Amino acid sequence: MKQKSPVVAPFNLQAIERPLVSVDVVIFTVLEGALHVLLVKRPDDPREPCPGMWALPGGFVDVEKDADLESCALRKLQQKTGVKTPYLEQVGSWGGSKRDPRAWSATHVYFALIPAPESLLQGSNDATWFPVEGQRVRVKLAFDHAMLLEAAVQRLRNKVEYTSLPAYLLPQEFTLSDLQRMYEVVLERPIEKSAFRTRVFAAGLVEEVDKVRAGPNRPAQLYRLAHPREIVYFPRTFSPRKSAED
Amino acid sequence: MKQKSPVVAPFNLQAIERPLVSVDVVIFTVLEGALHVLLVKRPDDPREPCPGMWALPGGFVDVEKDADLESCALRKLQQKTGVKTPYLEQVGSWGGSKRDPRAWSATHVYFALIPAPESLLQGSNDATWFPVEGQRVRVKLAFDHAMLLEAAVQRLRNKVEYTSLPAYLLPQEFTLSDLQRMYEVVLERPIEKSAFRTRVFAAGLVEEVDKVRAGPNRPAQLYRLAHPREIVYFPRTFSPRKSAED
DNA sequence: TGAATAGTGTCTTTCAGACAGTATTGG
DNA sequence: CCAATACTGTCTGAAAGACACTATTCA
Repeated sequence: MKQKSPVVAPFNLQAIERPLVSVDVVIFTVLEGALHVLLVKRPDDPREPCPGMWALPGGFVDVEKDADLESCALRKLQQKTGVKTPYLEQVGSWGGSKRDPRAWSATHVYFALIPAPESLLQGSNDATWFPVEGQRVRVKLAFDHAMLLEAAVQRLRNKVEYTSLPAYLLPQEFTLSDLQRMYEVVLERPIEKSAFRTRVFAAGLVEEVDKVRAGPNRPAQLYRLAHPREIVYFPRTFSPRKSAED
Repeated sequence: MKQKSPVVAPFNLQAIERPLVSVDVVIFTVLEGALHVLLVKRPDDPREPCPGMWALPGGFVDVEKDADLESCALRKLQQKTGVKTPYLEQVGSWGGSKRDPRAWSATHVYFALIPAPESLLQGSNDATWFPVEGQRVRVKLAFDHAMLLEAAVQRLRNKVEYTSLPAYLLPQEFTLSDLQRMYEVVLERPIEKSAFRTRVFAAGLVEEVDKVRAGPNRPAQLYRLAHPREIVYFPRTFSPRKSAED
């Protein structure tokens, strides 16, 4: 962790200037057939940086409350949504002298997938769902959050190509058509039905629930994740035509 | 970045306790047909944590010197190897109250790939190459560095399955057999020759150099990376038999 | 019966795996 | 010639793409 010169008196930890440390969470869900992300409005106080702008939910690490970065992310998520997320993954960290006018700062970006919420459909005044258009949202974001969001969207899209992640955008029980729709929404392209079903079954991703969903058509078999805690990796991406991107 | 309660006076940034912020670099190379990682010995001073133990090269971010996390990583790398790395990627960050006895700390882990060095073959006293055995090294590492190393090895192995990363373990000019050997060393399994060559050519990974390498056998065509700056993604992993792992 | 969605079957294409075969050098 | 490594060709099999087909409900 530390080696300044061959032999030194112990580093005076009080003497060095410490950066600000924060966590930001990109919370995704699918509403009305489109990928959405939850944003919060920064306070209007002009003494704050980026007053009144939209931003990713997040904030500084609290060394008293937060045992580690991930629990800090879960705390932020709980604050904003009141929901326990079925999936949380670190995207990466961005740190530098320029990204926050107040000080050298490092932020740690996580993304979460949650099923379409009922209560938060029209979020509170300062927390609102925005559709993801391309890799962005229509509003201008505070700090470098547009870049952080872009990285999270890219990671999500990329990983959806070869994993079971979209299942976490659905409630525990879902039909195969539901699941396929989640893939199509995130990837923004249609997927061939029979190939999709073959893959899902071959991977042992789901298990049947002893129920069907009725409708004005043939009822659909309901499934749930066979192993909800572990994400499944498919051996290939969905469209081998164009290569993946990290 | 900040929302404690609906309406507050601006956050007093001096008042909150800031964590320690560091960067650690996992420097990989291939020596004698095996993957190696560079480790440094911590000072023997008993007032330091983990005195005398082996650790990943790294250290605290210097808010004066380091414009951002990546340049901090490059600085650490330069200090230890004197080499400009052809490849550097962030693995992730680990932060918590327990990982450093001195304070709540967050470290940012990068991995670098460099061609087998000539001068550093037997490193200096406090920087030595250790073979990677499985996901670990034989010595016990300081702090949580064993975990960080494990994460880096896993990321490397995983990504080698479907990218051109191993090319950065070679000098600029190499034969296809050289390249294949790098894949085999990192993945610890043989790869089928003709499939390998087909993939490499289909991806447009390399271009011919107007030279051959002679030997006690048929001379081999030399190649270089067609686009050294961008890594290439293959449409499938090398062995579809077992799925990938992140 | 028809609209709508669920689910299956079949043919093609793509590409890795296996493995045998040819090519070109030095000794 | 032989050993050694470079390189190519051919067959097979696994899984995706395309697309047509059947199944089951409600109105």
